[in-house]
Amino acid sequence: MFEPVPSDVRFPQLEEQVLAFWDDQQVYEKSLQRRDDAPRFVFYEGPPTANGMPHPGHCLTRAIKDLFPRYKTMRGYRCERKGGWDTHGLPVEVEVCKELGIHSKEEIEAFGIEPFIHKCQQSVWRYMQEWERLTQRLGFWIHLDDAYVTYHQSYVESVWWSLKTLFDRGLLYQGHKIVWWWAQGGTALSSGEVGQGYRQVADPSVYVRFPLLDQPDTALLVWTTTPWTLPSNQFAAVDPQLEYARVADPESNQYLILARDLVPAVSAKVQRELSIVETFPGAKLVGQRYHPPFDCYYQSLGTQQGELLDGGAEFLGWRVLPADFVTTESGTGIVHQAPAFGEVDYEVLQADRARFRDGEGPELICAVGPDGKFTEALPEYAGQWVKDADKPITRGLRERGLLFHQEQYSHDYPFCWRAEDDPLIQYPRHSWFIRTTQFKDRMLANNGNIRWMPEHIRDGRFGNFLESNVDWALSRERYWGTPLPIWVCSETGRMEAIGSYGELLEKPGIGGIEVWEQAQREHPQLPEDLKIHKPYIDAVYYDSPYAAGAKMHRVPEVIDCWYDSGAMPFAQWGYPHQGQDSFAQQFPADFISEAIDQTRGWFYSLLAISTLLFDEKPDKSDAAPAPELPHPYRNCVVLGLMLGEDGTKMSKSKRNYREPGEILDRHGADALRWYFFANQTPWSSIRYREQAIKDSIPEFLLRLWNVYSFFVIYANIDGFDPTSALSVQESWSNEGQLTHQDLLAAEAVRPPESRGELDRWILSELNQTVSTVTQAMDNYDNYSACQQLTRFVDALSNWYVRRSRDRFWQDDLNSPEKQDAYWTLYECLLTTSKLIAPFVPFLAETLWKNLSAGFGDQVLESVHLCDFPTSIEASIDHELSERMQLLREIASLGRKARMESRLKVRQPLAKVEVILATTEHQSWLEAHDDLLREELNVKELAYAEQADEYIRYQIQPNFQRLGPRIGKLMPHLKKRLLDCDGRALLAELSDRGQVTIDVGEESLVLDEEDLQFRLQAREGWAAAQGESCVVVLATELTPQLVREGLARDLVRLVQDRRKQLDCEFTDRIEIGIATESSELLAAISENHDFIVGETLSRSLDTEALDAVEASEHEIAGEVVRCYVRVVTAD
RNA sequence: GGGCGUGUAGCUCAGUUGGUUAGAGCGCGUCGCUGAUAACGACGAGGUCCAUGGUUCGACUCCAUGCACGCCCA
Repeated sequence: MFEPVPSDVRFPQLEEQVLAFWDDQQVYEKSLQRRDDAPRFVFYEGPPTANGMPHPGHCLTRAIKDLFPRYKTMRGYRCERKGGWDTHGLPVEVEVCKELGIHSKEEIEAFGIEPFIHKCQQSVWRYMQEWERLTQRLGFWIHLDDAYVTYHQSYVESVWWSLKTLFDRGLLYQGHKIVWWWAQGGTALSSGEVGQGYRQVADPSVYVRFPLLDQPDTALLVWTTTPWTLPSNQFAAVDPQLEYARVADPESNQYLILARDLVPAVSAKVQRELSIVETFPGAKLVGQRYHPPFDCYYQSLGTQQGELLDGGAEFLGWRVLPADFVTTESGTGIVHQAPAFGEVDYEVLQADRARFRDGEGPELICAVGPDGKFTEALPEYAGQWVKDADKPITRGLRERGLLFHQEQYSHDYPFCWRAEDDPLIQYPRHSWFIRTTQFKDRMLANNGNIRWMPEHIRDGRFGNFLESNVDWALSRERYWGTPLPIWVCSETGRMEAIGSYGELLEKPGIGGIEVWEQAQREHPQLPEDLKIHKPYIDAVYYDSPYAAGAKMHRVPEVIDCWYDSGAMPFAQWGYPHQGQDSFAQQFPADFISEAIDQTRGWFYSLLAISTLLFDEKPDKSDAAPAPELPHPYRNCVVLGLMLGEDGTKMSKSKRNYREPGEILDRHGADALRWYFFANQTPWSSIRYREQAIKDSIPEFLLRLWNVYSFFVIYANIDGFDPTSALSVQESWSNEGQLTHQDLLAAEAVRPPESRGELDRWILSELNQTVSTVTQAMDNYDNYSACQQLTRFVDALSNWYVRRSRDRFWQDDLNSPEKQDAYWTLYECLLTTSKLIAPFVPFLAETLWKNLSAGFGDQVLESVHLCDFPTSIEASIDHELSERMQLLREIASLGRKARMESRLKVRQPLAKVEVILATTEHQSWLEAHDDLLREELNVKELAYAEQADEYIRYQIQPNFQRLGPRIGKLMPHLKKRLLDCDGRALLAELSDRGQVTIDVGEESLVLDEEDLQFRLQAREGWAAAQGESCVVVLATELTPQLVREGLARDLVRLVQDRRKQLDCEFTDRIEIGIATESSELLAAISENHDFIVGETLSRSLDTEALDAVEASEHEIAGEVVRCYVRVVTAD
């Protein structure tokens, strides 16, 4: 006996039971143990942060991350799934600040770094429980208890090791980074914060003359909206491709240079004609020197030169440089460059500096202090807030005759979101960089070997990002992060990097440890991991090896938390201080997946760190050989963005999405998972709609459930028991997975080749599905895998089960046909439960457990311990599939023709004629006459060959085949074929194997494959046409046929009554039909046996039954009273 | 402003090296079925494949330009 299957299935409840079972029996652990010696399939968890609530987007990533590891495990790999948590960084600090009601760094320092860090560490776990619950409820199998945590000491030490490696190889250096700077608060703002503070403001905009050194009567005309940056000018930039003009200014009798296209606009501004003297490409300007508007730096540096890499010499500054960002949208086409105050400008400086030998190039010029005021470098304005200096600077320029024009310019400018009157300025800060640019080509090569899904990420978003690589600005002037492990000599400024805490402790003259020890005494519950964090680590110093008596102190910065996550391939094991074996086995990853926003995030940090650390074989002889490309990940599924119900970005305040927990409680994890996997390619953005999730239940889950429930109902009625027929075989080599082979071992089971066509057909479909699903999943294509599964379940439910019903209803349990039906359906369901296991693990488990329960511990206790099915090639019969498809098409066309002629299926018809495009399958179809006749409810089925009466032949060229051969003749041939007598052409073709057709001048010899035939039903028949056949109905009804139809109506009526009376499926009844209609009475007497048989009746009278309540109906306009009495439960 | 992506049925999405009748599910309509049944099934309507131009015997597909939307960056 199988456990009876509830008809009103509640998937969420079932899932809870399955979860409890997995938990009790440690099924996940067992699934790993079974693959102990198997080849590895390596998966990396991209660590989420648990200081925010998980939302639907996380459900998608977690579902995908579960799907492929489950699949690969069933396919025989060992796939470890180590969890991970991202715990550092600004978002954590911001959360804590919110809680404390503070904002600025000063406020944090006033609160105390030590208690602040304690709060950060606690805050990281705020929503841990929600994350764990969601992960588990979704069926995501991953080791959370063994997860890596980025603030743990072992993790931080791994990161330190990697940074030390980079430092020792000269890849870590100090430089400037241009940041948005809140001068009054003394802090940099993140891009998110800056984005909040944009306001429309009017700023002065000035057109300034930069006179050329070699032609003092000619000046570059330069435009800027920040006059205060002019004293720090270093270059002017032009577009070498753009056309520039030298114009004569009638007012000053001098010449100006600007972009030719902008001459009219600038003329209009000053309301005087600037006449063009000559034009030339911007390239001609490149290298020209000019006199800057302020002398403060020019005085000392203006004539200095530096040595170039190629041996020549070049002036340090005030030259024209080429740039690709110059536009003619506004301004003059010549851009003032103050590298201190613009990121783009700074890149120009760096690019120029790269031409010089080390230490010879131009240094950054900055006349402004961190407080936003001019320094002594510019005595005239020293101490003045830069924005206040705009006016006097402009006035000064005018007085010196350098100002060409001035106006107000309205644009968006960022202000501090904390102090809204404070404009932000771009400002250079000292920062630590990783020299990633040096590895650009290696990173690109590495990227080129990664399999991206979708493919365009490789050369598109990610490839472009790598192409424009800039050195990684690693340091952050913050508090809660991995401390930068660099110690500086107080005397000489020389530095060294430290690779672990142990290494630090061994340093001579070590001191400052007691700060941590003291803290630990005061707060005994402090996790040990905090000792390598600020502020404790900052206190640790040691003797400098560079100067006697000097001390080494740590630099104050922490690092970008993206570096943490990118270091996970080795840091998750604490490598190289420990876990060498694990690292060797688990590197690189076969599979990772995150959403597209990670291209510049985790996808990059992983690739960059791995390329820098592992791509070149390090000098150390004991080091592992450089891994093959790509590393550290081979396949990456890039998920689309998740949108809310209304198609816009999900947002808590708009409430445009349902909480995941709610969805899981209402519809279940399988429904959500199936919705993610089966509804779109993973990379398209998903509208997360509850209705759509709900819809995935009837589309797939419920349909399969109904087949399963059908099977269990009848198996139980009939006492079909696979265990009694199938004693466990010692020869079972696969530990009881109830495979095809295992089932064949049963005595009562006939091999598929002895079973009926329908059975062989569904087994063929099953195995084709196994094969296509496997192929799709090996290609990480869950979408088409799901389509195949849907297709199969549809075939199983709507053709196999439906067409097999009467076999299941047959009385004789031991008839071979009935046994075949049970064994076939049983096998289909078992195999399907394995096939769907990675996708909908709960439903799969439920099916497997009930279907295999009878075997007790002789079969595997969970479907997730089973191997993924392999396709049984012998079961696949492509021809049979094709034939059955044709048969189903004929049935479908028959229904369509009935529909159009308003002849319901219950009304038997005398005859149907089928005209096939080719006779290839005709004899097979004829052999399945009974099936089709029953399906179509007709007495006779005929295949017409000479069917000109019903149809005409339409002939078209085979475009694909003939295209290359006849090219331009194609349209003519098409027309000729449409006009000609198709029937005759067909006849000639089948007689001689080829036909000759004249098209224009040429005559073409065409064979069968060059032409395509289509049938078209002629008007006036109850006919329907499909791709390969036409079906014509004989619509005339004899009185006898009508009465047969009436009999069927009566059967339907009685069945309805049975249902109302709550009959068991097996109950026998007695029937009385009372009616005045002679037609109906005749129908009853003519079809007495049919009615009795269909309704399991003991007797059928045409009068009322005593003591039975009648139900009244109307059939064909006649009143009928129906009496049904239940006699026995047979 | 730049890069990338998207635009196909009322909705959500597929569409495989260009091949002439563009698909699925939902929704809608009509009908059927009633021993899987608070289900199920069949059939149907519904498309200028964003627009324009080009390449080609042939374009949803390739190219160019433009428009709309989204994401990332500035």
